[in-house]
Amino acid sequence: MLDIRQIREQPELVQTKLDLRGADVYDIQPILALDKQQRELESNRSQLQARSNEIGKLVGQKMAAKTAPTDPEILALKAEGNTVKATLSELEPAERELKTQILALILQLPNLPSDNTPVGKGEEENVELRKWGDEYIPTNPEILPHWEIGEKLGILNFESSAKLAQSRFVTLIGAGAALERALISFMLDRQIAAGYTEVSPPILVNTASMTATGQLPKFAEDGFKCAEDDLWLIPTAEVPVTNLYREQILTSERLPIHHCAYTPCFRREAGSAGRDTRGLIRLHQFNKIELVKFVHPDTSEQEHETLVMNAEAILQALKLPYRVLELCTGDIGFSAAKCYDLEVWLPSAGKYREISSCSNFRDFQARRGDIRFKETGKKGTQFIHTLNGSGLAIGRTMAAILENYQQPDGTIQIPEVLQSYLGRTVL
RNA sequence: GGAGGAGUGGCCGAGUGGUCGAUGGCGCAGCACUGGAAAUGCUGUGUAGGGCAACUUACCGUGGGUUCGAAUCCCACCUCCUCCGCCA
Repeated sequence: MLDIRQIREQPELVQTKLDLRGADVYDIQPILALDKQQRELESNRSQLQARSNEIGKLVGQKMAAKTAPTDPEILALKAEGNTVKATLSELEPAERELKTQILALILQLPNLPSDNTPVGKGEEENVELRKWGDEYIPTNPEILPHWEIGEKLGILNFESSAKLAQSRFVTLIGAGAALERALISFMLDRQIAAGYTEVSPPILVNTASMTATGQLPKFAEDGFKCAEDDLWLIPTAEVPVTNLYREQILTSERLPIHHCAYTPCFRREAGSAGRDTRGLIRLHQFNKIELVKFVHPDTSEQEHETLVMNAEAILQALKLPYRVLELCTGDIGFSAAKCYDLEVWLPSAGKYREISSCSNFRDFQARRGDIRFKETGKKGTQFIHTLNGSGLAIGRTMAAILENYQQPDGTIQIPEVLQSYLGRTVL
């Protein structure tokens, strides 16, 4: 969430940056108005409170001096105390209500884009930074889409999955299931080697956790909810892993913290009706390796670059052609200040498709989740910076392999680095 | 699910109605001692909001209540521990 003090002190700057995400979408004026009211109320209230505290102390002193409880002075003080309390009982709820309203409004505001995030209205204005692996783009024109070759090989089953659950689910069978397991192990091993500590978190989380990372309150319709229990199926491991440190004050020696996690992810894909209806690209349930970083604010930009490199390393090891996009202000996610997308080449589509999204949230999530650190020898606390990225989405990687590694005879060559994990060289 | 116990500042841990935001220790910072360090001694050190200086308010798991006054009493809830029950 944004800092109310920054909104108050630099309203034009904040509004200008919010407008970069979309003109006339966000308005900080109501917040400024409520904030002003709230501070006036607070000033009144705390003055009264001070008097109330004073009365309490005076009575205490008299009692300690063995003054009779029926002494007129004591009775007068008690009477005044009651009057003050009556007024406070009106001011307090009013102030609380204002604070609640302000918080609700601030939680609706997205992060401010970084100064070096390219300005643009939407995805067409994202900037392509680099491409890798052109030489691995298949030249064979006969490539079947991954869902066709997958069903042909008997390793993907969409029809039964729709029966079990709904559309947008898949069941992996035999070598398909094994390939997924191999990819999970391979990716985790690589990221652990790169210095990330593996965690296996809960995949159901409460509303507070979803709010800290920015999924709530604004995107409630995107999540699967277990209403009876105030629990949500996680849309990404980012949620539980980031919340591991919610409401904590870390010492600066512990930073940076790098975690990787394999989890299933669940998304309702509300608003995606009709898009990517076939195959592994857009499912309600998919698996993903997530990378999450907690870092000192001074290092977050550099940590962002290495995060992307760690994700790219997986694609390079698998020899899958991809490109790196720098998302523009109109396309970065709600909580992100800056974001790189990795897109893998998908022959059946004849284009690159997102396989990883690496974001720097700066202090946006830390503020929501109250994740702070204390620098040794310095006074006070600061919010840490959080970053995360996929490293990588498993289903989309499978899709990319089934297509890019498809042989003219309909078999699938297994990427070299996976062969030892899978125990075979071809599907 | 049942019974009992507990939740206090970065950490540990005292405090059961009255100048308690809270004794003490660890940690951290400064100073002294030292060739330097360790050890030791002295001093300082919670977080957050408002004025942004003096000052002031809130915070002792969370939310209510009693009282002039609550970390301390009452109610509800949450979490953790122990035992019992059930169970992958």
